[in-house]
Amino acid sequence: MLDIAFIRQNTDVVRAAIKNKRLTVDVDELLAADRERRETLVALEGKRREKNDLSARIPKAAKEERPALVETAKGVRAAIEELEPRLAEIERRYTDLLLRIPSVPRPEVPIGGGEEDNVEVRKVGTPRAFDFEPRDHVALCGLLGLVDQEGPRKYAGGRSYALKGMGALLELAVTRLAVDVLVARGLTMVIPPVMVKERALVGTGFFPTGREEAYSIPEDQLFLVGTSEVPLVSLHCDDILDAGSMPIRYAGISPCFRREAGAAGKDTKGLYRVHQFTKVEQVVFCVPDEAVAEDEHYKLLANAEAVLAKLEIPYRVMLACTGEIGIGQTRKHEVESWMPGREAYSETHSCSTLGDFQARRSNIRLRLADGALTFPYTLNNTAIASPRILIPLLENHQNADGSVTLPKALVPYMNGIERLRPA
RNA sequence: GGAGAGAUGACCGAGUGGCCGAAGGUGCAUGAUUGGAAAUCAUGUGUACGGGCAACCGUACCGAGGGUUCGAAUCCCUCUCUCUCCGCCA
Repeated sequence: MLDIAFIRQNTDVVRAAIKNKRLTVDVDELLAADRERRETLVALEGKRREKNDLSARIPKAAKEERPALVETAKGVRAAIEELEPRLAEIERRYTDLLLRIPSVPRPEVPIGGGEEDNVEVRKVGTPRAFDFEPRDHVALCGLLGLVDQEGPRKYAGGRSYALKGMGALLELAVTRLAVDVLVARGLTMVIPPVMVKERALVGTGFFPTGREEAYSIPEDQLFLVGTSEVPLVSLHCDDILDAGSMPIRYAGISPCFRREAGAAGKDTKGLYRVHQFTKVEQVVFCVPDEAVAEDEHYKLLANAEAVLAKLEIPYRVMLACTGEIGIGQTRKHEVESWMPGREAYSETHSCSTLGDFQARRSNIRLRLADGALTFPYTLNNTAIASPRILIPLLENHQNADGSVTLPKALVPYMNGIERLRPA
């Protein structure tokens, strides 16, 4: 959410952000609602003041004057009762529009519409030249007995799967490896709730735009989170954080649930796009200073790269263009891991700065040393998401016989197993 | 799921219809005192929104929402959350 005062004073900047992010909300409609809201508020507050004045005079007034004052007060109350629902209606409209206004991308973010406009920042590692025909992860999983997709499809539907045997152990291993990297780098581990109230999703910017991506539990008015970013940021909702506590760096691990509403028919094979996965996520709160936030952003990126380095997976880092970054993000890097089966780099990590967008929505405030209140900045990045990460892991480390040699760093997490072999 | 108790400012806690944005205490800040500190004393100490160039003014907020009333922290209703006991349970 942006400060309404900022929107009033920088309407053109906001308009450009909406256009560049390929969104459709109407700023002029918002500004009109804002004007109407303030006019109605002034009128209502004037009436309330009259009411308060009269109520204060009545007990002091002479007995014979009271009935007249009470009658006047009744009239004022009627006026208030007429204005209140009108204001409530205007505010509903106003708030809904305000929640759809995106944050303004940083100047370095390239303007563009789709993936093709993302800018490559660097490539790390070299895709292996195979001297045999490499298998894709679906074939490898079959050969190694890592996944059951047939069974779950019957009782859980499409995009479901069950990790089995070494596949299940592999997920535990890579997530634990990522956790250890983050803990060694000073992040505080959190295992958060994954069923949350609507306010957490509104607060983190996933609602109302993007509502169709979330699974809901209507009976209890709860939603399943698509990332632990949601509960991790919400951990501090309504809090006033102390400047001395900045930055706060969390590492969360959780199952993540996504409906993949707009992706029907896309990536239906294998483990690339699934409804449920496990993710180790990093979330940072820092002081609202662009230089500090930038520094934290690159630290988060470096953490993710450290995980990929341990897994010996080649990757490239992309700076996402305006059309590819979310409503609240002011800057996003994607890390794309090399997937031989696709013969392409594909997204495995997403590193974002959101400015005070989430803090405003979640009512997370920061008390500065001089006593002033502001909103902290929030950032987040994937550390590892499984099973998607298993795709490059298996495909890059496969051998001609269908076996997979595990990267050294992973071996201790697999209880000394160095190689997965076909049954 | 059943029975009961509760929710007030940074914290503790008083307040059962107007004099309550809210006593008192703690904490915190500033000043006095001191060689310095402690102790003591004095003063101050919420947030949001709106109006105003500003000083400042107004409105709202005592878990949330609704109702009664000229007037609600105080009365009524609904809900949420916390705690205790019972049941169930990984």
